[in-house]
Amino acid sequence: MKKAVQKRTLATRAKLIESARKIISSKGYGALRVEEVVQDAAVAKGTFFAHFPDKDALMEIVIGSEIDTHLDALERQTPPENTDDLIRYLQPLMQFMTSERYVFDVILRHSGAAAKEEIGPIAQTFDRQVRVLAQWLSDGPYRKDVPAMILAEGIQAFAIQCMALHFCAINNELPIHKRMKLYLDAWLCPQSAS
Amino acid sequence: MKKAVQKRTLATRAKLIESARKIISSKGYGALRVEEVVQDAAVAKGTFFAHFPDKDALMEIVIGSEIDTHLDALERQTPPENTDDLIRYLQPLMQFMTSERYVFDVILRHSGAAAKEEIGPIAQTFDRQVRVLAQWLSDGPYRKDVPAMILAEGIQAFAIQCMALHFCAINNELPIHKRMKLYLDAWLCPQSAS
DNA sequence: CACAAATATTGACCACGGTCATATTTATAA
DNA sequence: TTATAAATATGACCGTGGTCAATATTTGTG
Repeated sequence: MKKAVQKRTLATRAKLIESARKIISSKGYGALRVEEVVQDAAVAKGTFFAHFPDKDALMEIVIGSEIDTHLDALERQTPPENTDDLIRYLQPLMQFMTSERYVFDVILRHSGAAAKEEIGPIAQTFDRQVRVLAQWLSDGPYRKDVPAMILAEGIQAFAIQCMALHFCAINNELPIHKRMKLYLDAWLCPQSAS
Repeated sequence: MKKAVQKRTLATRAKLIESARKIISSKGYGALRVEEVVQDAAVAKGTFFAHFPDKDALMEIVIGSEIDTHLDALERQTPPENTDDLIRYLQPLMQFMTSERYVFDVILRHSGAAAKEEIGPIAQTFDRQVRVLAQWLSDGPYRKDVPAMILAEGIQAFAIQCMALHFCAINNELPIHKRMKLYLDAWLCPQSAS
């Protein structure tokens, strides 16, 4: 019946995220331990789980905000004039996503909103990326027989495919951007009808 | 210095896999506990990890063999004459892959050979699926401006995209096969050049 | 200001995957 | 058969994510 969120709550939460960022920047995402986060933030372990349903939820926030930073930069770009530009634009984001196996796993697990009601931070970035891409595609020199949204979703699918294969023993001799070029030329600029 | 594998080894391993299958069939993949497997197989916990590097390795075997069974069936089919047929053919496999969130996660994690040297059972099925699809595509009424292998890899990418979105809160109003139809028509049968 | 309800924090505890030094079994050679 | 070395199996133990009843703090209200 009273007002809800105390400022103590926000402070604790911010402290936890800050500690997490600190640890990640020195040891990497995969090495983060909840125990270490709460120790650095000087709170009890239970407090962590009062603020985040699980460790992944914290990861979603940190990784999601990193992806958002990349999307901010992408939105400031002029639309790519061809697939080479497009791939070059996307490269920093894809590089981050594949910077650690653990990061890619977290992203994959949550790209589909994690089967939960509420859409999570990473799923939101996927949504946003599709919109950015669709915007670009709608007036570039690309096929027009398919809605831009579908094309954008396809780019995302191919990007994930390329990144997954990058982690694959048999397939990683072909660098991500080369494979991406193959797919996107075929997807965005088909040369002939069936 | 002597001969290597004892038959006891094979027996124990088979017992473990059998117990796992039994538990999975009654409780599902996600509910499987290593503890319960070793209990059912009447061996110590350490024995489990002497036979499999981790729990995922066992899951790869069980899930991989299930996928292989589906691929066996697919190989016996006549090549699909259009995308509708293709989607219908793939449906049972995709249904299995999305039968449990946990199953899909395991498959995703290992579709790219898990960054290890040796290629795992699930990554093998992905490889095999691409070959089956490429075979079909090479003489069907589909675009010829792109190698069949690339087309096949694309189908796989779209299938994963569809399955991931199926688990997504905002996107699961569109059933998998409808979304798949959108993608595959655009991918396999482009209607006009750029 | 006092007090009660809502909210936040605590830390002992649990679940479960995974490890490893030790014990047991198996296969070969003498 | 027995000695012995390699291969297997054992289970106490650990790391780490996650739970929850008890406690402490904040906030609105009389």
